[in-house]
Amino acid sequence: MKISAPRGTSDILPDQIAAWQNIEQISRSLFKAYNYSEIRTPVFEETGLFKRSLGETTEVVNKQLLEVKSQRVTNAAEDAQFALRPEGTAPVVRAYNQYDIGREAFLSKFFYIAPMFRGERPQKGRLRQFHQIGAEAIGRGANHPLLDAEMIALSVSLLKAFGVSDFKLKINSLGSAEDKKNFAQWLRSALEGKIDHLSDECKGQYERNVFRLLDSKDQACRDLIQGLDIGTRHLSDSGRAYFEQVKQGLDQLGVIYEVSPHLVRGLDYYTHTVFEVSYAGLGAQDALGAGGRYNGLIEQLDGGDRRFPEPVGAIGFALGIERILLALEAQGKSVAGKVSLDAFVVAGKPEFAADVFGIVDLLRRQGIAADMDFGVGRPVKKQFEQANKLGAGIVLVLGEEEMKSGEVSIKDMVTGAQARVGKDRLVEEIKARIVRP
RNA sequence: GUGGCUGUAGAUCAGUGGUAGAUCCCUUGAUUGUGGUUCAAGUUGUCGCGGGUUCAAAUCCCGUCAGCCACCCCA
Repeated sequence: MKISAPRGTSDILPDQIAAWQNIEQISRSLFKAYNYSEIRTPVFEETGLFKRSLGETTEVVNKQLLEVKSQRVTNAAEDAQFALRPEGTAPVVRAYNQYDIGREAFLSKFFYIAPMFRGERPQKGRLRQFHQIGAEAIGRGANHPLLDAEMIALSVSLLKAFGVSDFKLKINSLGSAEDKKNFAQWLRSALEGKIDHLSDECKGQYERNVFRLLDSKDQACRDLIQGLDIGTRHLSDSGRAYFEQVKQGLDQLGVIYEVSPHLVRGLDYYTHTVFEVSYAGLGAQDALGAGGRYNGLIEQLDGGDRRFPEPVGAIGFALGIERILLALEAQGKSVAGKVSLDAFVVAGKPEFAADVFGIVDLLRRQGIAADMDFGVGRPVKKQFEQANKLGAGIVLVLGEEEMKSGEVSIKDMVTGAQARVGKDRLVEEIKARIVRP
């Protein structure tokens, strides 16, 4: 029985890797420009971390955590429950607290490019193992509304740098934790008595997380919410002023956005600014990325810090790499490309294999991407076919005549031109002919 | 977790009860030191898996797994 990759996972094969490396490379250089440093956290964490941060009632924690079962529980300490991380923020905050990074650093800016795991039913743009590019800014120095603007601008800049166009940025403010609580209360009472004729799903949302009703796709539910005319009524004066400054920051940077009072997030920890970037051509899973502020999370995860006058603030976002690639594909901008080889060395006779091996090694030491045919005693023709398949720009031939004269034949595979060169001048002759894109 | 559609060669797909096919890829040859084009020949396979109906199943039925799409949720 053939074993295939687990449900909802996919292999990234060598012919697809160029697009991924391109995305990663662009990300790293842009993060550097914005002064974000890479952080790598474990692929699994104690389940409690996600329950406490994302919220016990959220879908992600309730139904989508992939738990890790240890076969060897040797003591009580190892009896903890583990889960593959469903998102990147909670682990980063955990590390931030664990090493008391905030003691030294006024503001810490992290980024990660890493796989995430959720036990969902796969569909377009939704996998069980998927990859996120994320950024988090945490610290006493993370309370300025201009940082919100920077975060949003950074996520937009990344997408543009990847070549994605026609995406839509929506922003909203949920207000402070207190604003959120008040708003939830207000929403509940405003909807009380009116939810009886709604669908079971809407009722469920009303119970679990009223905010979800705001971006419901259910028409009856939409109508009901529309009728409430929410606007910014849920925000306190200070919350509203903060949001205004975020918008001004975005205006200053020329970032185009749409304020959407109905934009909410599925994770409990968000406060104040939330945003989402979507691309309509992706189908049902149209979010390329999303993020927001999560000021209370550090303390909530026991990072309670009374040593400094300023509270610890935090904001972050994550982009889905697979979805970015889908968007690029939809726009006809996917990066193809294969690993190209500079030179392939052919043995005219099987007994020259060792000499060929030596030439290949010599070239590699000079930084020339070189290879040879490792088939046993294959005819020259087959070796050339191999060279062609590998996309070698140059083929070197070491045959009987070359062996006698101490030369090597060098053939340009594009023009077909061939010449003999002394071994001492081989490297410079090759370097002169290498054409790299 | 719910629903719809699909599963046949490495890939894309045809085949609706009677001995498994096409194209591309791949292999070999035309070319006894030279690829990419062309021409000729050849191999593709538990018909996703398990069970049932039938003289006979890729085809019909049931189950299961996987993929796709949507709901839900989200990146």
